[in-house]
Amino acid sequence: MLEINDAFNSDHNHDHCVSGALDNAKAICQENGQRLTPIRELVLRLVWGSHKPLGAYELLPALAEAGFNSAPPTVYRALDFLHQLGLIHKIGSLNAFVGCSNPEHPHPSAFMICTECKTAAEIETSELQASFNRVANSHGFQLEEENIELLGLCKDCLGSES
Amino acid sequence: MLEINDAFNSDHNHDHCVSGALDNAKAICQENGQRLTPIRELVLRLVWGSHKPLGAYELLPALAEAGFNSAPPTVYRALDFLHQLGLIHKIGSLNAFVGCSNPEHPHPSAFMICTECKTAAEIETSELQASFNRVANSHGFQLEEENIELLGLCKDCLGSES
DNA sequence: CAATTATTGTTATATTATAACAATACATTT
DNA sequence: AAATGTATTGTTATAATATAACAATAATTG
Repeated sequence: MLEINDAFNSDHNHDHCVSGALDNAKAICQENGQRLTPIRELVLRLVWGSHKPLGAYELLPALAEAGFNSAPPTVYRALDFLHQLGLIHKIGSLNAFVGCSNPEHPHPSAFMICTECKTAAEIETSELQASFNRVANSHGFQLEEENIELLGLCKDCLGSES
Repeated sequence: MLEINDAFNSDHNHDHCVSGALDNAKAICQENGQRLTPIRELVLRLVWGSHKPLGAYELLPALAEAGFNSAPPTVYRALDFLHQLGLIHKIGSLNAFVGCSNPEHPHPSAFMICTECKTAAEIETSELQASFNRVANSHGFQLEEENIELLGLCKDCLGSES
């Protein structure tokens, strides 16, 4: 299992994350005959603004600034859209959303989340799938979605403890 | 990885689940010098009323019936208390709580959850811990808590599809 | 262009959770 | 038992998260 983004490396080139995410989004929308409208693109950019999961209500002010309607349904619709296409993940325990690092290959939501700085680094869980499938199969359970959250303290926050 | 309770076996002896949970709770409170007050015991019983995770607000009517105050803080306090002692787990994606099958041995929250009938069966993930620790260690991440949710359809609900 | 569908705007409200402080119950010491 | 301190519960208010329902507009298709 590997980390598949650089979230915990504070000097990574974050513009690269964002532009990559947008390129992915455009391609995936195209493939699926969906439209990446201005609102959806803005929400995707905002979610990708950092590697810290953002709540829906944290996005609303920026939508207002950009001249869009900024009532909750607007942002929830965009978040649902992006989520359905696998472009973002929802972190259940935080009620917050974060960009997906590898949307071209649909995969379960799995993150290491620092409870101090709130950074979420997506991790790759393909080597765990066999175990999950085994337990599911042994109970006749049809596995359809996974939410994996590893909570704790990242290296930086451990280092800066008093 | 194994299932550690009988949640998906609809004819298991559920009274046994509840009485076992209460015995565990009493012992664990004793060990920790905490009190299993009537409200806390009732909330634990209610959460253990089935293997379906229950939201905080679903518990309030029963508290009222039993003659307790039934404002939200009452139930959230009891839930927090039980959660801190490891007697219940919170399912992040459902904002709901479910009994812990094995509270004598503190362990991560890990469930298979049927999206149709809402039953949650706790699973044992000890064989996955090595993988989780490996990825955490490789990033200097101090792992402190886990939320593992496997969502899908249980055997019964698959069988009864049209 | 007309008809249809998808998207967005808007208002209202439902659901989940916590803050803050008062009152009561319990435990400890004397 | 009375006095004190601590833990628990009661109470009111409000914060934070999310959705329902319908109207208006924009995009797409025939």
